[in-house]
Amino acid sequence: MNYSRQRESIKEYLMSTREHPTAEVIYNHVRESYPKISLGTVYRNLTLLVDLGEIKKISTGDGTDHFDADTSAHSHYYCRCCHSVMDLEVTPSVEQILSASSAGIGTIESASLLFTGVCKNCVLDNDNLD
Amino acid sequence: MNYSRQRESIKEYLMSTREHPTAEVIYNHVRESYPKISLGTVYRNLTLLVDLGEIKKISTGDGTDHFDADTSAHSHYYCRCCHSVMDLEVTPSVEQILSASSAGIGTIESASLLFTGVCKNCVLDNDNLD
DNA sequence: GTGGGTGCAAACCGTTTGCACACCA
DNA sequence: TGGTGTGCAAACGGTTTGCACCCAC
Repeated sequence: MNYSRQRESIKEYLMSTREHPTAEVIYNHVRESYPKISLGTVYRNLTLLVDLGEIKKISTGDGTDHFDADTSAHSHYYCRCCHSVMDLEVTPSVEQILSASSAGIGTIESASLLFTGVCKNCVLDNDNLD
Repeated sequence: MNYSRQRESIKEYLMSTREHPTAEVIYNHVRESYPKISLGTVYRNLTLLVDLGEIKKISTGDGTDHFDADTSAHSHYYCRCCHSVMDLEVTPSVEQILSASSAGIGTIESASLLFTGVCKNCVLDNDNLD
């Protein structure tokens, strides 16, 4: 079989948004099409899609992972205030990756560059600041 | 007061090692000096030290955080096989940070560059490969 | 029928937290 | 003695998993 409407729907949603939703957000969204889908299924399919290399997992360090259907090399900006993740054009430079790989430490499967700060919106609504 | 022997011991251990231990590993180590210390205290002090900027937290995405007393700008290599974290000389380049900050997204408080792969040792003992 | 995918709920595990107690100024 | 830090254990929250069921082949 190796196919499921639910998985399709999850990937479709991920490809359609520029946000980098969490499993929970994805769950709530996909539930509009598949009201009986469960969080477990969402997690199972996200893990599967990540293993297949069709999507990427973004770990910000705040304990909840975000997912991104854009698997091209790019970096992310994480707002520790509103917990959103945004794309950045910036990518680890070729020299950096080469330099890392030539360190002889092991294989390099991914290089992720994550910037953390407080985003513009949160700076404006300084209510939200901690 | 703002001082505690336990916290001192945690930081001392972190500064003495080139590994990037997890809270649990730190706990087991500090317990040699303070047998009655609890995991909760270790976590509380780690969080405090991170907030004070005296140490850094490294989130690899595998669900357990690692800690590093070296707060200078440098990157890390994470082996998804043995779950160890190693230092890399590589750092996000000035241009990258400038380019990110000029994107006007928000403040930039940290830039972390994490490489993921399978380390040399794990490649050799290919028993461990998944 | 059979096997992969699902829904459900319980388990899991790293981390946080409430609370009573201990310790030092 | 007052206030900060601790030990303990329970709670928390995101994620995983066991199991019965169901649906497409």
